[in-house]
Amino acid sequence: MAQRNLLQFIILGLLHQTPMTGYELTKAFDSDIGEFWSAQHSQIYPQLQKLETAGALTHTEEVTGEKLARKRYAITDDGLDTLNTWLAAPTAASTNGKDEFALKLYFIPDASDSRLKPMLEAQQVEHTTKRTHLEHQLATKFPDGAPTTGLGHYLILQHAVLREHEYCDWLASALKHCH
Amino acid sequence: MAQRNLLQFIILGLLHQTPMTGYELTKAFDSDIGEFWSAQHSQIYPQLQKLETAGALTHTEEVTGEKLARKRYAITDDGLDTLNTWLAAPTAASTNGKDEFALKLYFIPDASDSRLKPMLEAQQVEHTTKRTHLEHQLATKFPDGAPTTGLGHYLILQHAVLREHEYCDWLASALKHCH
DNA sequence: CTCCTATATGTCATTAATGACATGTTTTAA
DNA sequence: TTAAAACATGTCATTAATGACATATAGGAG
Repeated sequence: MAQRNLLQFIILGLLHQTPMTGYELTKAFDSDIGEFWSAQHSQIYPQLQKLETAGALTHTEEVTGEKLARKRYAITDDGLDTLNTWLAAPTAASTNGKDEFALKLYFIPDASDSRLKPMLEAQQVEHTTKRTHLEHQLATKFPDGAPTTGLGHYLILQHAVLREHEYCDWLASALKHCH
Repeated sequence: MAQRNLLQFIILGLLHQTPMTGYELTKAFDSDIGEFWSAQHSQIYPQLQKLETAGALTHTEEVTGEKLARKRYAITDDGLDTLNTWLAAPTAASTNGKDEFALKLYFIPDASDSRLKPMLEAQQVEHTTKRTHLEHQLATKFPDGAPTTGLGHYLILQHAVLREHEYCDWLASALKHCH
C-alpha cells in the first residue's frame, strides 16, 4: 500500500455532516481541512464511485437550471459504521511530517553559510503570511471562542494557527544563530 | 507526478556529508531526518541506481569479512550541482501536513461526545512520549546548545521538539474544552 | 450578446511509496 | 556451537496521488 486510504474516511466524515456533491467535497479541501489533508477532484470522483459500489454511499441526481445534473452523495448506515470504526481506532502520532525546508536546512552544514540567512528570511515571509491568514480565519469563524457544536472545526483551525506560530518562532530563533 | 521526488536530493545531501552505503542511508531515515521525511530501503536502492546512471553518484565496492561486498556511494560534481540547485530554489511553505488525528477530531462534532476525552488523552500519551524522546535526543546530541558546524542538524531537532511541544499544548487546551 | 468565471463530472498516464518477498553474510550472545 | 540479531542488497505487485486532458452547463458582467 502506498498509503492507508484515509481519503475514504474523510469523504464519509464530510458526508456525515451534510450530503454533498463531488465538487463541494473538492472545495472542502481548499478550506480548513486542507491544512491537514489534500485531495484533487481527480481522486475524489473515483473514490465516490468506489464507496457507492461498496454500499457506503448513495446519490440522488439534482438538476440545476435546464440540463446540468449534479450528484448529491449521502452516507448510508454501512458507511456510518465504517466511519465510526475508523474514529474509534487508535491513532498513532503522525509520522508523515514532510517538510522540504527543514531538510534543506539540514544540508546547510555551517552557520556561516551565506545561503542560510536569505533562506530563513524567505521562509519567514511564507509562514508569517500563512499564520496571519489562519489567525484571521479563526477570528472570523469563531469570534466568540470555542463553540459547543462544531468544536472539532474550531480545534483544527486552532491547531493550524499554533503550528504556524511554532514555525515562525523557530525561524526567528534560527536567524539568531546565523552569522 | 505523485510527488516531486525529493528523495533524490535528500540522498545527495546525505552523501555530500559523507559517502555511505544504501544500508546506512536507510538508517539515516530512522534518526532525526526521519522526523521530516521517510523512506524505505526498497525505495532507496533503486534511487541510488538511478542517480548513478544519471551520473550524480559513483560507488566503490568494499569487502567486509570474507565475502560480503557493500557499495559505498559518493556524490559527483554533477550531483553536487543538482544538490545546490535544489538548495537555492525557493521553497513554498509545506502544504503536506497530513494529520490523521486532527481529521478525526474534525469529525467529532460536539463537545459532549463521549469519544472526545479518551481520544485526546490517548493522543496526549503518544505525543508526550515522542516529545520526551526528542528532548532527550537534543540534550544528548547538543549538550552545549547550538553548534557552529552541524547547525542544520541542531535546528531540525529543535524544530521537531517545538512541533511536539505545540502538539502537547494543543491537546491540553482541547481537553479543557471537552465536557 | 458575448466572454469570462464558476460549476460540474469524469478519465488517464505517470510516479512516489509501501509492504512483502527473496537471499545471503557477519557478529554477538546464550 | 548454534541461534538470533544485525548487516547488506535487491525485486515486485499494488496503491495513493498528481497533473493533464476532456467536456459541458450556468450565471454574471460588460
